[in-house]
Amino acid sequence: MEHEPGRREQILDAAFEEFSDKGLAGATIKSIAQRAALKSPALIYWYFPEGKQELFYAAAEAKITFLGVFKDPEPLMEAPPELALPTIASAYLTFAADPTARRLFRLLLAEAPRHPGLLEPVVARGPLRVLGFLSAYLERQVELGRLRPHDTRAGARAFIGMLIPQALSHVLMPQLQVDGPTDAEHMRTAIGIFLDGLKPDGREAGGDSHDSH
Amino acid sequence: MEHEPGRREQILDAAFEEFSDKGLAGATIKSIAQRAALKSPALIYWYFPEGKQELFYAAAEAKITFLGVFKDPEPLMEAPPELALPTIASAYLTFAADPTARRLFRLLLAEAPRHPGLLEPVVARGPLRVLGFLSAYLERQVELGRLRPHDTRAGARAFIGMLIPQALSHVLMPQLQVDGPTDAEHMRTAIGIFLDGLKPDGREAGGDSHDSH
DNA sequence: TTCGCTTGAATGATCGTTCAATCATGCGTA
DNA sequence: TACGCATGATTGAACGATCATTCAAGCGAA
Repeated sequence: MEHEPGRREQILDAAFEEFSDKGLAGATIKSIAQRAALKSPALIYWYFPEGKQELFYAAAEAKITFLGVFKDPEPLMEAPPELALPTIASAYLTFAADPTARRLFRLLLAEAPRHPGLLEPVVARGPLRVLGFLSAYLERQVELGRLRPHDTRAGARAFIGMLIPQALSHVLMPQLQVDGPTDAEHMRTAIGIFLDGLKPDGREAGGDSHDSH
Repeated sequence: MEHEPGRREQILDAAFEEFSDKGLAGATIKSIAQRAALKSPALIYWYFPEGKQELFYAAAEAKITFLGVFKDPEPLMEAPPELALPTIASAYLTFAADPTARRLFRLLLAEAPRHPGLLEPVVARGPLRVLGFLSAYLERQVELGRLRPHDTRAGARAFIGMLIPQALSHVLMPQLQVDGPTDAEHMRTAIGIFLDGLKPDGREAGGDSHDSH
């Protein structure tokens, strides 16, 4: 009944690495079998009888659910922005530096034109949840008078966005890192701008922090 | 028969669309020939005798150079941030919405593990130039006393970054658009935060706008 | 005819997948 | 205990399909 628990996950891991390296079309069953140290590609069909595409889905979904578990950020809800925002930013940059997360995201992005359904749960569990929490947090801080009123959906996107070039810099494009700030430097400057820009006492620049369409 | 003057570019365009849809490994010479309305895949080898991979490079580089021409932003150098930043942001969002640019970027990102050399010139001519100009612009505005002193490299990245989730929202992940702000709303809020955060008169929150490592 | 261009057919390689045979292991039974 | 055997797991070989690429022949125009 229960065989050695490693075989299936061994194949899934090898498949994910091959797929994330070469894409669904570029990776071959043979190369996956070799990376999994199998003596024959046929063995893959014992564990995944439905073939290559289903193996691709299984490998991707395994990593999706594995990366889908986020710590509950509720305890941060009442923390002042000077404390909460660096915590969120640091957690975000740490996550964005995870090699598996990067591989998964790039893979799903590359296959998105042919398999749009795979990207959806990742977006829903990842960016959408983060932005949703951050927006609620900003709203709460506005209530508490610690931040000036503003469109917190846009504020949440702006805050996360400020970190993206930095996350990409030492992850996707090493050229961006040349002559660029370190993570700590960038975080300090970005958070400083964001906090100063949302200080409750200062008068606003645009005059309208509410959308009025 | 007089061959249309566009034969070569016709193949290059079809190849780019096929490659950006299916990737280098997923696209086939036959499918490219069909998309280019050729009666035989063999004709591709008359114009690109070195085969599929060279056709891929040629198609990618053609789009890279085509998209590589940016208007000279020098005239903006002395404009006040209240004017220049919306202009830059609007231009950035417009460019990010261009379907060809998105296809090209996604293609190069997908093939980056095996062809890292292709991504370099894009990064150099695109993000690196934009960030370089924006950093210089912020530096100039600090000189003029219109912005408070800060790490302008981080400031440039933060500003461009603030727009990225919005650019991605209606481009890569339609889910992000649900219940999200419009481009204009997001731009107004983000630029407002950025300008307020760098106002020269207001006192700073963190106290250190200079990195001190 | 000559030359640039086009085409259908063919070639060899590689791919995903199937299949029959074999090994490993535990279990019921004598 | 010893034996036979069912079942899960593994393997090498093979099949058909599809791929990139080549080639020889055909086409129109100078």
